[in-house]
Amino acid sequence: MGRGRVQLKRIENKINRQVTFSKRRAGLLKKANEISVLCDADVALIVFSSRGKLTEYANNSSMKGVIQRYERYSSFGRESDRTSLESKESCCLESRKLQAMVDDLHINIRHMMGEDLDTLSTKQLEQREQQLEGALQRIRSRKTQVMSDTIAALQKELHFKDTNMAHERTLQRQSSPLSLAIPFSTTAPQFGICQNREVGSEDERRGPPPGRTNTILPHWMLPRQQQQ
Amino acid sequence: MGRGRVQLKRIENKINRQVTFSKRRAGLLKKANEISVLCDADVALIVFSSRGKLTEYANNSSMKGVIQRYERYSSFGRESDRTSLESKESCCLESRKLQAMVDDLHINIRHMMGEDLDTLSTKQLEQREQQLEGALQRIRSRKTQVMSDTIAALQKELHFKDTNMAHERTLQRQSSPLSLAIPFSTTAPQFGICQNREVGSEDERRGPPPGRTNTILPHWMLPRQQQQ
DNA sequence: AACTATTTATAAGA
DNA sequence: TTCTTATAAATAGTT
Repeated sequence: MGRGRVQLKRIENKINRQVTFSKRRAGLLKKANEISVLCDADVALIVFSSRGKLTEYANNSSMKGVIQRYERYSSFGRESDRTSLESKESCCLESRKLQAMVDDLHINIRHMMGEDLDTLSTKQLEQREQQLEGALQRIRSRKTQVMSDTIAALQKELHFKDTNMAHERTLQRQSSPLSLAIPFSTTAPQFGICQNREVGSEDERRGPPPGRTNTILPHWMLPRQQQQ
Repeated sequence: MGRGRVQLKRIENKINRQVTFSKRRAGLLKKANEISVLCDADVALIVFSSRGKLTEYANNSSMKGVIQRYERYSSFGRESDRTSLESKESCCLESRKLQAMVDDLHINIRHMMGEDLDTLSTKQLEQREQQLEGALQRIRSRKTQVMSDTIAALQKELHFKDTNMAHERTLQRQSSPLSLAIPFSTTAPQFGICQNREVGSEDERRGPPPGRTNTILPHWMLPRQQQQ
C-alpha cells in the first residue's frame, strides 16, 4: 500500500526499517483495536521492535488477563511433557480447557446479572450497561410479539368455537340425533407457559418450549460451587 | 476499506460480525507477520473470538517466548500456578459433564443477551426482563459509585498537589535551598482500561489510546460451530 | 466463497 | 519526525 509493491523480506536500510516499523505498528494497533470493537473479540498484541522496545495492546481485559486466558486455553505443557498423549491425557487437557471456559462463563453471567462488580472499571460498567439495555430492548420486543401472537390465536379459536356451536345447534334443530361436533382438543394457549400454538392444522411452526432451556439460571450456574 | 465507511462500534448483526471477524482476523495476522518480517520485530498476537475461539500468532520465537520476554519487561507478578492436575481416570466423564455445562451456559447467556428468543414463552421472557432490569439497576448503581469515588480521589489528589506546591513556594521564599517536594505516589483510580503502553525508553510516544473500547460481550455466545 | 467499489494503509518524497 | 500524495491493500456489501 504505497508507491510500489513491497516484498516480504527484511528492509535492509535501517532508517527505512525504523520508519516503516513506526507506521505499521500504528496501523497494526489500530486494526487490533478495530477488530476487538467491531467483532467483540478479546485481543492482545505484543510488539518488540528490533531495538527491543516494547509496545503492547490489549482491549478491555488487561494484557495479564488475556495472557492468562491464553495460557489456560492453549493448555501449555506441550513442550514440557510430551509423554505419550493418550486419550486420557487429552481428555484431561480438554477438561481443563472446559473448566476455564465454564469459569469465564460464570464470571460473565455474574457480571451480566449485575453481581460481583467490584473489579470492573467505569468503562466496563458502562459497556455492561449498554449491553443490558440492548438485551432488554430485544427481550421486550420479543415479548410483545409473542403476546400479540397469543392474542391472535385466542381470538381465532374463539371464533372457531362460535362457528362450531352455531353449527351444532343447527344440526340438532334438524332432528339429527347424533351430534358430531368436532372434538375440540386444543387447549387454549396457556399464557406464560406455552407460547402461541396455532389452532388450525396448517402452520405449526415451533415445537414446544424445551424444558432444558430453563427459565432462570439453574442452581449450578450461579454459585462457584460445582455440582459434584 | 470497503463499500461504505464503518463506524467503530460493535457490529450488531451477528452474521455480519462473524464474517467481518474472519476477514479482519486474517488481515490482522497478515499484518502482524509483515511487520515482523519487514522490520525484524518480535510480535505476538492473541485473538479470542466472541465465541471464545482462540487464534494466535507469534513469529519465530514461540508465543511462550514472547510472553516471557513481555513478562520480564513489564514485570507483572506471575503466580500462574499450573497445579491441581486431576486424576486422569475421571477426566473423560468430567469432560462430558463440563461440555454440557458449557452448552447450558451458552444458551443462558444468549437468552440473557436477548438473542435466540424464539423458544421462550411469554413468562420466560418476562422473567428475563425482570432479571435484566435488576442487573441494569445494580450496574448503574455501581457505576455511579465508582465514578463518585474517582471524583473524590481526584479532588483529594488535586488538593494535595495544591498544598504541596504552596508548601514548596513557601520554602523557596524562605531561601531554603533544598526543596523537599513530597514524592507523590497516589495514583488516581484508573478510569480506563489497559491500553497501549510503551515501556521502552526511546522514541515514539505515538499511539493515542483508541477512542472507544469494545462492548464486552460474553465471549462465546454459540456453542459448537466453528468457521474454518 | 467470489467479486468489486471504496475506503484505508502506507511507501516515497518533501 | 510529520505531512502529502500516489498507489497498493484491505475489506464492506453484494452476488
